[in-house]
Amino acid sequence: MEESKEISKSYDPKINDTEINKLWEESGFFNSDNLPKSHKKEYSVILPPPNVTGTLHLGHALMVVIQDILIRYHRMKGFKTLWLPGTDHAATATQERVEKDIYKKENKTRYDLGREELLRRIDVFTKESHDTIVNQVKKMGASIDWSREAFTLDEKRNFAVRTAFKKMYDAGLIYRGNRIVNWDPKLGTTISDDEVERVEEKTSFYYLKYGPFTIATARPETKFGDKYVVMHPKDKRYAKYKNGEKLEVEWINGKINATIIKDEAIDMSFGTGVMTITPWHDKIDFEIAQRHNLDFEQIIDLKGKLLPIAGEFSGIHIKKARPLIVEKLKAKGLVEKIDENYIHSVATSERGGGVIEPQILKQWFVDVNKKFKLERSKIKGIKSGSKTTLKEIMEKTVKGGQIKIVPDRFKKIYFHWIENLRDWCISRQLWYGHRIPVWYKGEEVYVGTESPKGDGWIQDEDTLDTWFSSGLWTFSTLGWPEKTKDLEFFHPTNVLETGYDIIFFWVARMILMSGFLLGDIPFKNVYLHGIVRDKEGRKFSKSLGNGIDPLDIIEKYGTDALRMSLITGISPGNDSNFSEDKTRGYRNFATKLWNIGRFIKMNDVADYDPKKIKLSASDKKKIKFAVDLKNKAGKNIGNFKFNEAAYDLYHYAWHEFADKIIEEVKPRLKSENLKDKLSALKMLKDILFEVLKSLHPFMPFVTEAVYKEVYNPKDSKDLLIIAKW
RNA sequence: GCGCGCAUAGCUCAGUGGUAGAGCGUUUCAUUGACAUUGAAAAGGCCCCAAGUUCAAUCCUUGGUGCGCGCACCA
Repeated sequence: MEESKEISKSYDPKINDTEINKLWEESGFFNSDNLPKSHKKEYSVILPPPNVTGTLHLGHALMVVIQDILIRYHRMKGFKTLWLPGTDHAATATQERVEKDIYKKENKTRYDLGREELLRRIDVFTKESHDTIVNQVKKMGASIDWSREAFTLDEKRNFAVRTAFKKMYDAGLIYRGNRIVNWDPKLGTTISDDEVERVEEKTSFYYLKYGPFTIATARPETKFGDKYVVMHPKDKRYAKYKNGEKLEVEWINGKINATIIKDEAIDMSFGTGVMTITPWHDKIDFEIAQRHNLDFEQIIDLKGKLLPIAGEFSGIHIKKARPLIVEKLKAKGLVEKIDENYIHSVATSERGGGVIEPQILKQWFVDVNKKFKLERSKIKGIKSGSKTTLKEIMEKTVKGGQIKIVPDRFKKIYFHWIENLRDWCISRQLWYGHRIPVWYKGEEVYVGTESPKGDGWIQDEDTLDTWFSSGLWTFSTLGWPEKTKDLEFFHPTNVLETGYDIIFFWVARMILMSGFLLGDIPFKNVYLHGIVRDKEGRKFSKSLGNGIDPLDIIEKYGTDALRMSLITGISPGNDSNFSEDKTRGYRNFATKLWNIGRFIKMNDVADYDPKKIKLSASDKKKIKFAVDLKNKAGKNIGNFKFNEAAYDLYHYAWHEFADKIIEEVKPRLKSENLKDKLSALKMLKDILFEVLKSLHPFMPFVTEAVYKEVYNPKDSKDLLIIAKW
């Protein structure tokens, strides 16, 4: 009883969490190389690298918790566990963020600063951001191997990117060409199809007279160069017009020589069934123009201003130009009617929020449909040396079940995306990121991992889409293209755990890259978690000001409580709402666990040999129940049913072990009969051990602390973190 | 247009082919003897609607309603 006075009545995470974290770090067990030799079989998870654009939010916290649960469980199960951390340079987001800051503070743009200076400023920013993130991840109790930390833009990863680019180029999968791309005038770069977000907008829809026809448009400002008028070949209304027929029409800036084009892309029932086309600024028009070998004329420049083709409107921004043009059309009597309530969706940039202007630009692309020979394949359904496509790799790996997706329904969404997939535009007109490893000298083009020898070579100005480097993440982090031991042992990784919102951006691209470069899958399982929202179910956002720093919650309730409140009551792929009430509830549970330990320690007896104590059948049965429950929880963790596992353990620990078993056994603990007392004690300690082990993946701090208090391990390496499950 | 998800206690959400669960909230009582960050109990649910399958449906099937989301199209 003397000792017990030293234990406080409640678990204090502020002191204990820090102390426990130190014990773990000193043990070295986060690094699989330091685990006991009995840990043989590999189990690997690579942390989805958070963007170095700021701090982590609760969504990141959930991600870290789930992965830590998997890692801690498998470590205790005797696996050689690797959890490899890193951060993502997130080119677009990061550059935008820093540019904004500079503009706010100094009223300067990136062009004022120059490439070198901007990159220097970004480096300063990302270092700071990186340190914040690492600190946050550590506070979450992540048992992560910091000795292997990577950055998507560090030297090793840059080499991997250059190598990947070169290999894909040599295989003919990367090409450069003039294609219609999504141009973001605000960010000053192209973006991929996946980064475009459609926003519905009410706008005016103009019916304009175009010679004998009426055409309809929502964007009169693009119509200057429209010299082709297109209709469906089977449209009886326009049967008298022949494909290729020419006619003169009065248009915005005077007479224009129009050509009739017949194409099946036209929807006869939409509008008047006739349209004029703007091949430079519209994907469909571009395709029609390609089919009929028509001229392409640029109308709008990269800043959104009209070009000389617009005559008197030249140099005016399209936003300002539209009403002026409509005025002129009205004056000329070319406006037939205006539908004021037309709803159409405007393409905007998911990142910058600006309106996307399609443009024809010379860019680099990854060809997803081109056949190539896959030399060495471990992909089921694609034989070594056979011809395949990137699309096929992405499809077969999942369809054949080699990669499992939890929850299952995301498979459909994934396949649907693949079906609609076009070539991936990978070049960006940003300065921050992996510079494209291509050099030019006159007409000569050199693609290589290093710059070419000789004078006069100029490297491509553009950088690569961030997801190009992220796509390599599962193996670039393990040393690829070098043949490292880590790569051989830990790849493919066991689980990719991430949010469902980046299944296309990232999950699909990793499968693509790994398939092409390694002929293998990047991971065996994909677990997708939902978005963590606020108490009211709103997304966390800066504009709403509802952001929550996980560190503030940890400060108030402790890490274990935060972890439990994030993981309970959720199901895979579904969004969840976060409330502090829940966290408070689990803080109470941490205290409960602490007090269970405290109670047992208070009743502990020194100098007795637990091996000599015989237990009654009913006591044994109680212990067995705890063991069985632990195994059930383990199975649930293995099947990604974290909530179920946590719920069972919570309920058992509190409402069975504490409320019933301990209450019932109290008289025996007070008994004069030493045998009675010791057998009760042994049973409690045996059950507690099971409870601590099974709850450790969820609540690592308090369980480790109680273990230390109650079982008095003599060896500093005797920690619950590697206790045998 | 194609596809997906959700609908369960006052609120936020888990879950299951057979008497329905958690957190918070509400009511009553008890205890300062591990824990008031406690214990015991209670109130509160046509588990969205309809039909079907089944001995049995909140769960499976079909249809409907409401909400949310993804993709495509939008001249």
